[in-house]
Parts: sequence; C-alpha cells; structure tokens
Amino acid sequence: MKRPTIADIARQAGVSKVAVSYALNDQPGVSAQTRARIKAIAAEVGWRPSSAARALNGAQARAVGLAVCRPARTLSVEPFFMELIGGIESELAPRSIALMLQTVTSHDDEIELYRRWWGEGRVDGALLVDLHDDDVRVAALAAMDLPVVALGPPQAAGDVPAVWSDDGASVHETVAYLAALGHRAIARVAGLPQLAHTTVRDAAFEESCRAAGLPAPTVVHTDYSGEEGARATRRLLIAPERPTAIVYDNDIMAVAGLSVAQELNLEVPRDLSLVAWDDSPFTQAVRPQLTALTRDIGEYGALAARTLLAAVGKEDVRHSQVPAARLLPRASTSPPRTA
Amino acid sequence: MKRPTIADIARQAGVSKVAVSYALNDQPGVSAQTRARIKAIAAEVGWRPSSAARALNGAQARAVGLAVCRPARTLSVEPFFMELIGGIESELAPRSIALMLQTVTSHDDEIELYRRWWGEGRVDGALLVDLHDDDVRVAALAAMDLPVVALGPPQAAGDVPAVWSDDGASVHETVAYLAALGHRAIARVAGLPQLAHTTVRDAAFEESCRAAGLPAPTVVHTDYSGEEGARATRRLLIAPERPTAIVYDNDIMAVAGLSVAQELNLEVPRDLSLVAWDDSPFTQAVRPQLTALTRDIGEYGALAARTLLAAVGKEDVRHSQVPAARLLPRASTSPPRTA
DNA sequence: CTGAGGTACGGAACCGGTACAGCAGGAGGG
DNA sequence: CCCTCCTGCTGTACCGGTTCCGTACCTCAG
Repeated sequence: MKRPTIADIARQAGVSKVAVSYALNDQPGVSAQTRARIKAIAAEVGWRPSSAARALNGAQARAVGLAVCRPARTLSVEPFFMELIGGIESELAPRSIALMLQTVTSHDDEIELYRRWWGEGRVDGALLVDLHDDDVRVAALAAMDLPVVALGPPQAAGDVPAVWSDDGASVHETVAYLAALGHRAIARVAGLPQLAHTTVRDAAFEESCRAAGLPAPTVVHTDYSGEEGARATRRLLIAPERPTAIVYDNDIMAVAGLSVAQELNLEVPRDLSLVAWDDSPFTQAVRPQLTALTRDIGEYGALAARTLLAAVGKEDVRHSQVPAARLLPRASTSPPRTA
Repeated sequence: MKRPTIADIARQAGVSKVAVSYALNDQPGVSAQTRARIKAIAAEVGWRPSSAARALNGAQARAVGLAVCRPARTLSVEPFFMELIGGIESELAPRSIALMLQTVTSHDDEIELYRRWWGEGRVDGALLVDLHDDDVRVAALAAMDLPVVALGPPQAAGDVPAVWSDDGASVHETVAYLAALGHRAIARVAGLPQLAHTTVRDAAFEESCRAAGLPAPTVVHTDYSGEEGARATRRLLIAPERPTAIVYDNDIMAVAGLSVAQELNLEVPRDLSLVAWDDSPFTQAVRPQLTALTRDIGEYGALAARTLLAAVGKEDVRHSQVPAARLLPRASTSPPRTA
C-alpha cells in the first residue's frame, strides 16, 4: 500500500486532480461542499503533500541549512551550540520548517556543501556560524544568491546581514567592574584567535584597560577546551607578575581555571577573581559560584532564524542585534587582597 | 539567471535529455566521448541534480530525521546530545546524507512530525531517542513502515531495532567497586523515571546491591538539572542515615553534588564518594576530579546511524550493542572513613 | 429572450529528472 | 550477402503536484 496521491483522492471523490488541489490548498475554484468532501477523503486516507512534487513547482524547500565547521566528535565541548540550535528551532518548528545540520571539516567543504544544498533545492537559506576575520565563506555565499544570515560581528560579515551582540560593551562592563574593585593586573584567556568575535573581544579588552588606566593586559589564546584553559591559567599564575583577575572566553575554561587556582593553593576570590563568559549550569554548580557574563543564547539563535526567514521572504534585511551579555557578579569576584 | 537543468545541457551538447541523464549518472548508453563532453558542460555551467525531481521518481530523500522531545531551550543541559549528533554526523556526512533535526513538545507531536516527514518524502528513516517504558512512539512508527532505529534498551524498543549499551553491567561494575572499597550505604541520584534506561539502571542498582549483600539503596529521581541534583544530594546528606557513596545519572548533577558536599563541610572522598555517569570535560575540571562511567557517545550515535542506513537499505536489521560504559576511577572515590 | 458575468470544474502543460521501448547504423557470423 | 546482435542515442511516458486557460452551467440585468 503506497502513499495516496491527489489522483487517488480525485478518483474517489469523482472529480479532477485540479479540483482536489484547489480544495486542499483553500484556493477558490471549488464549492464549499465539494471542498469539504475532498478534505474528508484526504484526511481519511492520510494524504500528505509530496514535498518533492511541490518543490518541483518552484515552491520552497521549507528547510534551512546549518553547517558547522568543527570536528564532528568535539561539537559538545560547549553547551553554546545546543542552546543556539534550541533557539533556532523555537522559531522554525512552529512554522514546520526543518533544520538541516551537517558538520564539515573545512571552509571550502562548507562552501561546497551550501552550493550543493542550494543547487539541489534542499534548503531555502543558510546560517553562517563561527565567523572568521576575512571569512572566505562570506563572499562565496553572497555570490551564489543563497539567502544567508551570519552570526557574528558585522565587520566580519561583509555584505551578509549579521545578527550580533555587542561583545565590546560586555568586555567594557567587565573590565570597569574589576577595575572598580581595585584590580590592576587583569588577564584574559581567550578562544581561537581566528574567530572574529575573539578579535573584537581582544581589541575591546585592550581598549577598556587603557580607558581604565590599567596596564596592557596579558591575553592567552586557546582552543576553548578545559585542558588548554587549565594550562593557560597555570601559565598565568606561575608568572612573576601574576594577575589578580582572569576573564575566560567560555564557561568550561573558567571552571578548569578555578580548579587550577585551588590546586595552586590560591583562594578564590581572595587571591584571584574569575569571570566566565557565558553562564551555564556548571558555573553555578562549582564553589565558589562563578561570576559570569550571561546572555540569552536561545534568543540569539531565534533572532537569527527570524532574520533568515525574512531574508528568504525577499525582505530587505539589515544587521540586527541582541542585547549584549550582562555581567552577573557571583562569589568568584571580589577586591584583590592587596587592595 | 536560473539554475541549469539537464535540458539546458542537452541543448548545448546537441543531444537528448536522456543522454545527459545517462552520462551524468555513469550509466551505460552513451559513448565515453559524449559522456566526457556532457560532463564538461555540466561542470562548466555548475549543474546540480534537483533533489526534488529525483525524489519524485521514487529515489531517496538522502536525509534522516531526528526529533527531540524536550523543550527547545533546554537542549543544552547535557553535552550528551551534541556528542551523539556529532557521532551520527560522522557517518552521514561522508555519504552526503543530511540530518533533519526538530524539537517537539510531546510524543504525539513527535509521531505526527515523523508521519509528515515520511509522508512528504523528506526523510528515508528516523532515529528514536529518549525511549520511554511502553513508548507510544514505537508502535506508531512501526505501523507506518518508516525505517527506524531506537537508541535505548531493546525491551523498550519492541519490534524496532535498538542500538543500546548494557547499562546493567556498568551499574554492576560500579556497585561492586564501591562495595569492595567498603561502602555499604550507596545512594543513587537518577534521571527521569519514565525513561527506559532509568528503569534499567534502577533495577540493576537494586539487584547489584542485593548481590553484594548491601541494604536496599535509596534512589532519588530528578530531571537531570544541576538544581535538582543539588537538592537530591542535600536531602540524602542530611538524612539520619546518610550514604557514604552517591552515584549520579549524569555529569552535571555529580558536579552539583560535589558542591553541596563541600557546602556541608564533607570532604570528598573521605566522607563521601561520588561517581558520575558520563564523563565530560567538567568531571575533570573540578577538584577532586570525579570518578566517572565513561563511554564513547560518538560511537553510539555512529552505530545508530549505520544501523539506520542499513534498515533504509532494506537490510534485515537486529539489535546491536556498543560497549557498556566503563568505570574510570578518579579522585572522588575511596574507602569510607568508617571502614 | 438574450447577453454579460460569475461559479465550478476539467484538460493540458509544466517543473526536472528517470525508466523503458524503439530505432538507426556498424560489426560479426554463417 | 543476409540476418542478428550490439552500441549509442532518441522519443515518450511518468513521478505528484500546480497553474493557466477553457468551458458548461447558472443567475441576473436589460
């Protein structure tokens, strides 16, 4: 028993395929009575429109693509992605639009994947994540007329509409707060240096320190993993002039950093203040609970999805912003002992 | 400028559409010379096969579906899902098969979603996760002839082929280990009681304690969140007969439990031993590092994907197993003080 | 009673591929 | 030299919808 088609329904109802098509799509051209009869039959036999047949007539694919350029097995290191996907889904699911997810290993592969998806008519648009400085994907995607929305700072997105949050403001708030507490030596354990938002945060960090009259900060770049976060922290803490506060680019490195501090017999926050970028259940699960830069990642994804759908709908789409991450002071920050 | 079709290529090459189709699909029926010419033209104009047109001819959708029945915004609480998806992708991506991901809020919605995806020809098969006892989805999916593979214990999967790991063996190993250390009062902070693997672990836990000659264990069920993990731990530790060891059903609750113990001035592992189910960067980031039940979640997803692809290919598919989670002792377990 | 206009429906073409039968022309065997 | 087989290609139908256009019928105004 194969899937029923509108031809089957037409035969049962004693009308033409066309009448069935009109009836099921609520288009004028059939009487209310016939429409009801056809709909009843369609419901009874469990008819579903073939997405392939629809797409063939130039209709939309009702799916958007998301390629993630990270090793398939290390997607999990940050809760960030699942939260983002959750937010995206919260906009797509009610509209019955699916998310096509695929991991790739290089930007070239990613471009090729989008080209294929778009060429094959499998997606109506795409989301670009992990924006790099001078990102090769931006120009490539713009050139292929695929509706795209980038998640990241506008200056890295070129002509592609970007959804972003003002990380610079968050950095400034954090540095100003630490400076007000009396910290002068503030270090930063940053993420991958080629990511555009890392560059933005790096620059803002330096600028904020200068504005607060602090010496230039030490910045260590990592791959976001707990191990590298721990190693960076160790390096910072055994240096002759060790910082009294460290700001981490994600939650897992901050937790790892806390352990290293305890390992070195430093008391947090008395001997060392810690700030985590991105709040998560883990920042609250450890003791002391970590001061964190919190933002609504779900809303970030949701706004990106809404923006993309607008772009798919041929609307003129501009950059749009979600609120910057807010500093949420907890027990891991205090005035430094020497202050 | 719209997408080129095989008709365009046929015109340029001066042959029929059919010849082009044969040439591009490496089917016999055209000379090597013509084939090369056609392929050159196709590459030049950037032709891609329309997935819609192919699907219309009964071909496959080259996509599999995964619906997750959890609130969209709380997908992130466990790294588990991203690791699983990473593993699934590692099998799908090389075959150019996409993963359709959608979150739903009820099992009825989930069934309806699969019915739609399948009816619309958008997916070739589906993965079933978070298996419940007496899961309504199992029978519903089996009835609609959609190739399905369930991730969970076979006894909950009914006629659907399951990919599973022997949680009972892992529980047994853990309890035997704790008993050997001298623990007698072992408690368990479990996940959602309606999940099939929770039931399996609950039963195995009780059975293992009996086998080791220990009193019946206290089991507290939670929603996997850090807050509930903390509350459960607090309740266990302030009870008159408090346990000397606690086994948690995920990593985040274990980390939260560790904090609660420290809050109550209990030293881990001297006063309390802790075991986390599922290893993650966080179990190693806290001090003491947590003894964990570790398994290759990526391989779990990969095996599920391979099994599903076999089922899609009409192969006769049976239950298959990944290795059970192995106990990895770290610093959070030791003999109890009184022993 | 006639013609205009609206309603309800049917016929045919089309979207972009694939499957299958048919048909030239050349090679090879008897 | 004729018949068969193989090669290389074409024509046509088809998948399951949508859209354009045509047409029969009914209603109502003039």
